[in-house]
Amino acid sequence: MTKKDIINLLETIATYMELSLENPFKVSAYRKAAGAIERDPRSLSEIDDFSEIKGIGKGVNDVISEYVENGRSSVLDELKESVPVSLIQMLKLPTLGPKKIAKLHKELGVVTLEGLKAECEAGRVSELSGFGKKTEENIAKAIDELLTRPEKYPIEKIQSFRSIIEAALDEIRSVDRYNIAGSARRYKEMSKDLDFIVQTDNAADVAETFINLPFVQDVVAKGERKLSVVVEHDLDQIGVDMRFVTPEAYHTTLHHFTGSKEHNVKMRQIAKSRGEKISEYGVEKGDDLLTFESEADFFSHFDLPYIAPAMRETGEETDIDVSDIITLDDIRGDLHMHTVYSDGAYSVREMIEACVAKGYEYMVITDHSKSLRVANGLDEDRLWQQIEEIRKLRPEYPEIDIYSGTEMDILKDGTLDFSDDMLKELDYVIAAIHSSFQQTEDEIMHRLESACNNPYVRHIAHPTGRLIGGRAGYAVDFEKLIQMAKDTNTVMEVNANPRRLDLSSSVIRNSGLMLTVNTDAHHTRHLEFMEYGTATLQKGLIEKNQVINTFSREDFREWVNKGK
DNA sequence: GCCGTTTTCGGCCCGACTGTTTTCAGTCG
Repeated sequence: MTKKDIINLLETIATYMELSLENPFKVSAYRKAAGAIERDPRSLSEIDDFSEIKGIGKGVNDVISEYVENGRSSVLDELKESVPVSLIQMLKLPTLGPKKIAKLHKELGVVTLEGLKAECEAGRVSELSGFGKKTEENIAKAIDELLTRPEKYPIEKIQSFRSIIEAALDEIRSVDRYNIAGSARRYKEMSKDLDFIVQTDNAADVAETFINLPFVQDVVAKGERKLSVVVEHDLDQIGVDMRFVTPEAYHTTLHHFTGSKEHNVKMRQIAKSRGEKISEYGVEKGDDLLTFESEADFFSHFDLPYIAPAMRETGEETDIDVSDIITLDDIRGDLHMHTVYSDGAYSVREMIEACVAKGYEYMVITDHSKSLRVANGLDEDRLWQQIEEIRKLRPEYPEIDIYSGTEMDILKDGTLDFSDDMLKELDYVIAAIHSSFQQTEDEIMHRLESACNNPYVRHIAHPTGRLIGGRAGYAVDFEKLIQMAKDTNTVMEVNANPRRLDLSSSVIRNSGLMLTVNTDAHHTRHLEFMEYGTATLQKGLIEKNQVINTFSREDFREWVNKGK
């Protein structure tokens, strides 16, 4: 049993209670308890008394104790007696919440999505009080959508939706300014919709123009302050919400709709304790409504430093000192990128110029090694050729330190693709797994251990090999990996490519690891991925001194030369 | 169900939109 099992139990109980029309505050107490356990940095075995955690009292503690002792929960068992499992998936249908679902179940005996759809088609739903013809149609439509449209999209897909919508907003004259909000602004790995804050003095015109754009498939809701539509792009559909605001309310509305919900609840509690009230329109203080010139001013009003959107998740970000958490501005170099020597699209010189243009103080060229044939990996001869080329180019670019490196394969049996004699000629060595992802955890850990133990390997790239919304990654024992990294002075990478974000924020949080964040650029444009990487670090509440590519040019050079 | 230096009872974030309930409940974010 792990903490995750207990969190799942409490959340399941909450959902069943919701459908049993239990007191909403009791439901929320179970959800809060689950959240409190998730945020606690200790593992299950390190927690002796759950009731000491804030948000867990006698009731929830009894439920947990029973579950930990004999692996079951009588509270949940009783709830399951009274509520059919299949009703839970109905909560995902828009316009249906616990009360309406309970009514459908009680009055019509509905237990499955298919059954509910049949009742809609037979016209029996609209005969119930509280339900009309329109509701009946909407439910039937939503069931079809639920069965076809994916529930959430990975961040890379979300960002491509974002850019087509922003391009459209740029062209609408009555839009004065706009900003992405919601989970996309917080750089969540997966999001189900997109939110935008739009400043305009003619909301009706913006809404009308927008809903007539060719990619808008459906209008879900349209009011004076809000527009909700479905947008189609590359055969995928996604919900897009837009809030129309005045200049005065811009930043408080942006803050409100950036969320997360937990962050907002926390901010409102803080306001309340000072006799103030936060809404999307501003901060009510007595009879005054205070508005702000920026989000930073808003936070400052509550004596808080600016909290970057990526950090606004649990609410605890308001309790800790975030002043040393890394920001994009702290990044002084990129240590992982490819050129035409292997599978990159640009030459060494072009990558150098792109890094100079970004204002970097140092960079490492790290093409693939010989075993990675699909990527045209370099053998010793071609690697020497590249080392020579870099040596020749250095004097032309005094503004940046250019290191020669490699992203070397860790082979199937744990041996490394280059000998130590070759590695010692390089300034910087990255090791990574690119093959045999299906191996057992022991085999994978043996490979990672072998790389960490090599005196020349400075960092492990994309340590789990996962792709967000794609493959899960190979079998890594994180506890062991973290210990190995510390014991051998090996740095772990947060790969900034939005398909990877590997290691993830949940792994690095509270890990105490030394980290590096790199774009793994295969194109000059990919150097811009750094924002996703730093957002991932922010989510993990990582301070800048834990990240080697925030070091000054001199400190980084010294760190490279000193060795492990 | 949880919490508390104004509280051991009475709160628990706040507002927009929809549909149908002719004055508001339910849902959503």
